Amino acid sequence: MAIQDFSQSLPMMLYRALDEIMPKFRCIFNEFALTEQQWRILRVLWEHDKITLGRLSDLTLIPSPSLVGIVDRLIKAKLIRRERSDADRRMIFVVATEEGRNLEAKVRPRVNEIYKESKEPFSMQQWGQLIDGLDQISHLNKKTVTNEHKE
Amino acid sequence: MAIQDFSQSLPMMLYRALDEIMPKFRCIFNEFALTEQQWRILRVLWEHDKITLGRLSDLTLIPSPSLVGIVDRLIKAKLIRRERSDADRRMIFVVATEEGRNLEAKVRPRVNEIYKESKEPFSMQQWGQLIDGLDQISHLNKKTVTNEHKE
DNA sequence: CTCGTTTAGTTAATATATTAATTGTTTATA
DNA sequence: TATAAACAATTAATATATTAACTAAACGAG
Repeated sequence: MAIQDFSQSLPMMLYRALDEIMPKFRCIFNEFALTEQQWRILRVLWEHDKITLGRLSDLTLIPSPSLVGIVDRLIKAKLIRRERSDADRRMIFVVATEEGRNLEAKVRPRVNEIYKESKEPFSMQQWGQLIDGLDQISHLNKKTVTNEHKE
Repeated sequence: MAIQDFSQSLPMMLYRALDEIMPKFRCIFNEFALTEQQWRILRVLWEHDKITLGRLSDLTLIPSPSLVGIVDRLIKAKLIRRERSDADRRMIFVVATEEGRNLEAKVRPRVNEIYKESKEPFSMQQWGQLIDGLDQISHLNKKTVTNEHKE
């Protein structure tokens, strides 16, 4: 065990984990002509009738400059639409179209299957420890806020 | 807590963890005019005098098509060079130049600092569990699985 | 009200990811 | 040994990430 083994570094461990599980998801997305990022946006819109680009960027982890083009392509696919806010004309809401909303019933069950598969080999305790560890990393610089998140 | 909360899904947890820690690293890379991927390649070359593009792709998790351009730019920066194999002329070795090798002493200490910082808030046991969990995900389809996958 | 500042979103330039197809070599096999 | 298959690297086309600069609208102190 080297003092600093590159392949055992936290970033590479995280990247490797994603490298293992994401292709399974992308395989499903491709069946529906969706990219991973497009799916993330739809996934959020299925839980939010209306959401600003800024908040969408936060929730999907898609950087704002990327979001512009991805939203454009989702609009071209008739899955979402833009809606400028009247209260604050700087803000732009994004809304799923009927067609975009209909995708949920087709895609989510397939995706949930992969979630389940990934989780299966873990004991409930192992899984909890993993999630807690990841969550702790995600909040390294934040405060220990108990984020009340109701909708 | 919904049955399937998007923000608590494994992929998003992994992405969020990376989103938290990687900017700190990139900040250092930028000081040395390196991109994250360029650093990964150098990091591997500091441990391997000579390595084929295929193996470099495996170790850095950089897909082959991306590797071509990234290696080009590292060559333009005079940090590495290509070397075609005589034994098998399909293969190309990549080697660090003197200048590329000299970067190690400057960059690695800075990077190791961030590694240490990220690790600090964890107990040794917590950290071990996190690494084990990530490692298990990275090998979901590999060994130990009954899933014979042949085509 | 006005001017400087912040904010939400966008544009621009470059680098990388994804998927499929392609080139040149090697290997296996009939 | 000829030839199809396998292989390493590359090219091509499109999508996304990163960083900086920019626009327009809203805000706040004077």
